[in-house]
Amino acid sequence: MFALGFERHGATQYIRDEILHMAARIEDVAAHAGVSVKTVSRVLNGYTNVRANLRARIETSIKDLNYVPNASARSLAGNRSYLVALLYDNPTAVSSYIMDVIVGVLQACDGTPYNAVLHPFDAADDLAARIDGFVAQHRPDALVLVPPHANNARLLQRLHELDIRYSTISSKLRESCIDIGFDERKAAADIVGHLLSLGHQRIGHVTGLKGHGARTWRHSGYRDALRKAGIAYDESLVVDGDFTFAAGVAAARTLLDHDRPPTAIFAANDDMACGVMREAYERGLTIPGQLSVCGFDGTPVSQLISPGLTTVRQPCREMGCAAVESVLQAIRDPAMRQQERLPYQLQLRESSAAPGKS
Amino acid sequence: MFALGFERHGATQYIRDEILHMAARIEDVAAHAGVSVKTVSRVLNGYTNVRANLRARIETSIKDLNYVPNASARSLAGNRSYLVALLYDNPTAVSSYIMDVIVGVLQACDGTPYNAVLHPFDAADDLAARIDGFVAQHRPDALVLVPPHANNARLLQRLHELDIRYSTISSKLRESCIDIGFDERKAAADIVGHLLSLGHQRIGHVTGLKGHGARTWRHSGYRDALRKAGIAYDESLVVDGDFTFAAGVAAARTLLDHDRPPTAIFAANDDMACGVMREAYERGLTIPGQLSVCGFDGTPVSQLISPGLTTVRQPCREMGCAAVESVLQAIRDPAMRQQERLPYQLQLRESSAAPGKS
DNA sequence: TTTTTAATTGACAGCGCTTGTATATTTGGC
DNA sequence: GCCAAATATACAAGCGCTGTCAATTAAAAA
Repeated sequence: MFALGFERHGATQYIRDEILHMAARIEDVAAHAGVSVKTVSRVLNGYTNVRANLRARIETSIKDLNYVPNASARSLAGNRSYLVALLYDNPTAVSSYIMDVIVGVLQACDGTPYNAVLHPFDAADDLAARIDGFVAQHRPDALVLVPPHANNARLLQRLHELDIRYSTISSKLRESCIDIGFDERKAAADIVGHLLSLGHQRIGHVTGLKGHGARTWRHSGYRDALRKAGIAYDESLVVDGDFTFAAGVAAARTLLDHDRPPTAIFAANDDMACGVMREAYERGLTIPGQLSVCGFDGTPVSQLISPGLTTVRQPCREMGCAAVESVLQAIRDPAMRQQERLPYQLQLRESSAAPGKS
Repeated sequence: MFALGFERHGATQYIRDEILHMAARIEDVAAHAGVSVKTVSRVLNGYTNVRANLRARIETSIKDLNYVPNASARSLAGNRSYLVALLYDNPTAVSSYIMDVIVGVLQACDGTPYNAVLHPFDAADDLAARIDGFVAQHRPDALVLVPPHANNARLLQRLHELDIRYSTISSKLRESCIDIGFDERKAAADIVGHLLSLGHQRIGHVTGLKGHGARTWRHSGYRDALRKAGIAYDESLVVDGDFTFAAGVAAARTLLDHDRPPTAIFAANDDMACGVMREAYERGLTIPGQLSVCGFDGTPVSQLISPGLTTVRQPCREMGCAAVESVLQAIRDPAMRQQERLPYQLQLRESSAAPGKS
């Protein structure tokens, strides 16, 4: 007879599964169900032209044998990898933004045959070449890009050349065929509107990093709200930031040293808002009594800090999820175009109140 | 002649690479270098019995053609996936802890032929079965487990049965052959020692969630420090927590309502420390003037909050990195055992000071 | 019923790589 | 210069799956 370890058919089925703990193969399922391998493959891949009774029998066999298709074999034969790659930058410090997006991406893959590969790429000059290498190795069926890569026109161009489906999150570029985001401009206007409705007249703004869509959109929203309230835009109340805590501290210093300092500050993200709160703390200013502070993003810190930070909850997880779902659709329908705007949430907490009130 | 799209050899090399953007195959490299496929394979897989001049020529060809081996084909043929899977729980909320570990894991894979697959598994009863499915699908060469899965004896047992190499991070179990961590007990003792050295005599402690090694170790460290300072352990100063902000708030309430409230509180993680700070804030207590607070973990919030939170920086990234490196070694040497303790850092910030001082 | 057409199923090749066997070539020690 | 050891080649097989296309079956039409 055959050596046990190598025999793989018929009678030794029991031995393979129960004793050798070897995973079942499609061939085993086919034998168990009494059909051809190809038919099992059809069921696995969601083809509809399999008669109901056969389909049921096959599905039972799959369950009985605990069969799960081997991803590598599938990928090799089908010229599809069942991989969605998430490309982000800054390998050394993952922001809570990216973290949340990742959660959404993984969530969207769950229950599908697709899996996520995460890959940090720093924004080097040879980015396109490095993407080529990455693609050659993994052949991802789709990519999801977050800023700043989502704003890299050369990169998108290269992906078009390679004919790889991708979706972006919060991209500034019109080249992106599928983009997921939310109305940042309106959200910023909403939160500044909230400060205005509390009675604030002089509202400072700390902007985001140049080149990011977020900087532009949030700044525009700030201006929109002021305009709507009939308050003149005062350039001296707007300070450049770069999304870091330190920038928030520095900006707060500038704003609080102003001849007529603002009674509220809207920072373009939560980290900078924390920096503003730090500077207020150092100066012994009470929040919101002497200064109201608002952030943007809804990172975990906004809940943990005291007082709780008023902010906009950005739907990061939902965006990650939607980005994957859309791009998977686009695999089937390459002509697909989509600009999806997801709902955001104003998160009113204790850091904002009427001016002069404790 | 041949149809362009299908011709793959010799003269059409240029066409394939430059125009069709098709990735090179091992066969192309062999042709380019004028050697056999097998020899290229040897170089790729690090066999030493290839003469230097051939090796150099092949490596040049690889670079010239931008050749990257197809991961699926390699995995299928070689019965190795070059995949390291990171299993963690709680799919809906990735902690900054996990995120940092992920960064370390990805970093460790960078430059090796290995890649990381992330997979959240909630701690369900059928965990072992779901792991089986995951393993059947991806055939990871190695796994990295973080708590709580790292403490799941049945799971580790199953991995032994499946003969899959794994490493754990901060596991409580002695079954784990490779475990990476740091001396949490000593770190906790250090930070409590810091409070003692500032002159605090009554120090409260908010513990972690039951079942976690972190709870036990940090609590033991707390007791160690008190014992060393000759201070009697006072059970009424220790309150159960579960690592959440809300638990920190609740615990602070209990401790601050104490007949003789503590002058300092050591929370078993940063989130709970933030909860303690929130309750102090609500009561108008100044930190560190009227209450010193220490956390544990060194999450981003510890820097962003005001005053800055004194804490222990847990070497998450380094642990993720080390866990991968060790488990990859273990693939070569299955008998390997390792209990690695990495250095941690006391992060002294403004939330701790001498009692009664502002 | 028989013929035509459509839907379902199966046999087989092959995805790109690694491994093994068998054979050929080179190298260096004496 | 010869012989053994080290290195390289050719070739075939096969990893587990899917694509192509032909064979079969069922349904519709005659």
